[in-house]
Amino acid sequence: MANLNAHGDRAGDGKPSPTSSRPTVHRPATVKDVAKLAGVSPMTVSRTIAGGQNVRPEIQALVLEAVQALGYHRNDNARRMRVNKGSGLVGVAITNLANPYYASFALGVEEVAAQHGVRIIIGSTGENTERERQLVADFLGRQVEGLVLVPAGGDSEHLQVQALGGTPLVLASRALEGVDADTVLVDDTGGAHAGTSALLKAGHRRIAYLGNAASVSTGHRRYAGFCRALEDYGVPLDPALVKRGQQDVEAAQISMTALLDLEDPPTAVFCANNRNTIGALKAIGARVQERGGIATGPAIVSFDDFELAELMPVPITIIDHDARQLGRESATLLFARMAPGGAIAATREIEMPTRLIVVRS
Amino acid sequence: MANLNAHGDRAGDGKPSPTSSRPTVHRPATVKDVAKLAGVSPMTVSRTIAGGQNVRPEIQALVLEAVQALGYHRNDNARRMRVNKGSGLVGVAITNLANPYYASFALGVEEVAAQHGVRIIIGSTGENTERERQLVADFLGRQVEGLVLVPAGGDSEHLQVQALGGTPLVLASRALEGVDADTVLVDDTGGAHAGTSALLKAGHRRIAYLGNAASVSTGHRRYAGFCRALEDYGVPLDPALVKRGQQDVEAAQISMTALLDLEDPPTAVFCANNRNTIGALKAIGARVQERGGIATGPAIVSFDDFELAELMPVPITIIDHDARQLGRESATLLFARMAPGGAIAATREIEMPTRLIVVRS
DNA sequence: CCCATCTTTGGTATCGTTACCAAACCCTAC
DNA sequence: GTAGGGTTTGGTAACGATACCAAAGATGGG
Repeated sequence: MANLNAHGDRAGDGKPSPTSSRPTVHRPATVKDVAKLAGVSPMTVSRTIAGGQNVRPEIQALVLEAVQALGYHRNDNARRMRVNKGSGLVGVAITNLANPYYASFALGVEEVAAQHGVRIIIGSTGENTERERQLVADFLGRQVEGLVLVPAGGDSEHLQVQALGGTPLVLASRALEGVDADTVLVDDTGGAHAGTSALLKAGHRRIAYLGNAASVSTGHRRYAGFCRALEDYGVPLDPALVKRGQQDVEAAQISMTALLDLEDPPTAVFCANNRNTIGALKAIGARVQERGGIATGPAIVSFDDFELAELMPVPITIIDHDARQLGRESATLLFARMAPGGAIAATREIEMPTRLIVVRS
Repeated sequence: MANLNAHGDRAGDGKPSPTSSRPTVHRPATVKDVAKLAGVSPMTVSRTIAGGQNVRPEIQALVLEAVQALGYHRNDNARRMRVNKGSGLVGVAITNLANPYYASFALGVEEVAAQHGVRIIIGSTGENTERERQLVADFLGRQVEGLVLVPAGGDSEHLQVQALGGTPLVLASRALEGVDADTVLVDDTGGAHAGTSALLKAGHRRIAYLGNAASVSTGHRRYAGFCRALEDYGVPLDPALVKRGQQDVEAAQISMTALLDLEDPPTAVFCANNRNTIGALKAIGARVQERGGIATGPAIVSFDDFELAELMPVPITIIDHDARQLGRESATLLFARMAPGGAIAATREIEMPTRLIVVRS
């Protein structure tokens, strides 16, 4: 509407940069640029953007026109710095975004974060402590207001309250010795015990175990629950049926194939997580196809639900828990601690219950 | 080692904040805090953190000790502002992080971003144009150096070069009319045509269609491919067999159940995406269970691969393409444009090929 | 012993934004 | 006409970090 007195020169356009003469590297517009174009002071621009309190409507129009013309967006980093508001970010470090389990988890965190008007910034550690350390450092450098972490395990120097400079931390899914932080776990031991017991009750005596590394707490705890159930039923543990340390589907499939190839193969398999379940099922599927589609194989107990479990050709029991809910709980704990006064309370450890779903037995 | 002359007071501790007397709200340490504690100037701290060029080793030790003591982490936002380096962030806006397809996609973007030392910041639009608009605005405010977006469709004012202030944008998976941006698509039409043709070649004549809304380009293009294949074989389209607009598994399952309940149900179903495939299979699975486990149902063609396809009780053909690769390609295009001089080139549209996998027919 | 050179250190200004203050302006009412 | 109130506007400083410059200290050669 109002026409601009176009001194349309962006600051810095005039002087032919003496250092590097690199071409058009997209420099975002600033309040000053807008102010110059609109013929007002930066403060007036700032006020207009902030809602226009005490700015004459016709001036606002001028400013907004300039904003449009330059494609200006307020630099939120600079703004937050001045206003001394937090960054509006929480860091989420998971092992692998491609694992649907952790993707759901991240979604749960995002949900709660969005409710608090906070954005999440995600990084994958790939189960690597060093990458985790870098990731956390980077997050802290970006002034995240809190951290949600699925710890890779190993050294935990970088997670001490001291090292975090007081930034709240929540550990999810896995516990970590010697780190004083809120933790949200799943009832790994109880769930594993219940799942294994279901197999035993159904009469199985040769039960294999497929799980992740003993070094991470879930691996440890789930294995413990598995063993305790066997003990309860007086069934001896056959070491040949225990495969631990598979991190991905391929490794799990290989381990499972080896189990199927045993002279005396297991009649049931306890899969300690999502990745191992899928791998085991793929191994069974390959066998099914070789044998001309006769749908059969050992019964499966899976720690973690997965899509289409009901369509599997073998009996499946699921130790279910909601990854998304785990994410929500973690985030809730985090925001509680980020709230004024939240830093004082003693750290909490929440254990989420599991639910046994017998898909088919 | 060197002992600190502990005037260990953090700035602002002394004066009892006159405004709000809120308790310990975690204020991160700054260079000044470190400098005071170490008894040196902020510059010396800055230099030490930056690598210690021209700082006496014993002073460095002092500084690092103070850094440890305070849990100091350099404020990267402030730093980047002064150094006039980009934010080291690219924004990724997808429809839903819980969809494994988009999670993989995000992972692909993250991979490439990590190679460039750039972090990604993720948000879900939930297929909602307004949320998309807000998300993009937020990202721009955070000074992202680039945007990767799976557009929700609808109005695209906020995606014009003008509105973005020149921040590079890559559209992924779906095209958008009237937006001048690099786009990475999948060969939707060709893939859908090939998949449908496979069904027709196998003798199917009553083929249903389950897909997402016609308003998004994938929905449009895949449907077009489907229709063209039918035409090629001279098979008339039965409107009763076409269900469009299902966004999630539940909706797809309901639609599929309706199809199964028809007097003259389809002998095959074309599922235009991941969510619809899973929903369709769940519907079939429910039917299978009702009928006492007799594994049978219509043949399925699925646009999008999914885990355990080989274990399904019905014949499955997959129109495969790698979401992660799609993410990688998108990110690669984005970084090309973010590079010096990259803004000049004409926008490109890449179409990734699909691959037909006959799991069982 | 002093000047030249190099290393070490600190002061100042700045990135983009806004809180705060002060000045200019507009009204109304006496 | 002017004092008193409100509204509108711009200047200045500061958030946390560092580029740049200048000063101080160390080193060495004559």
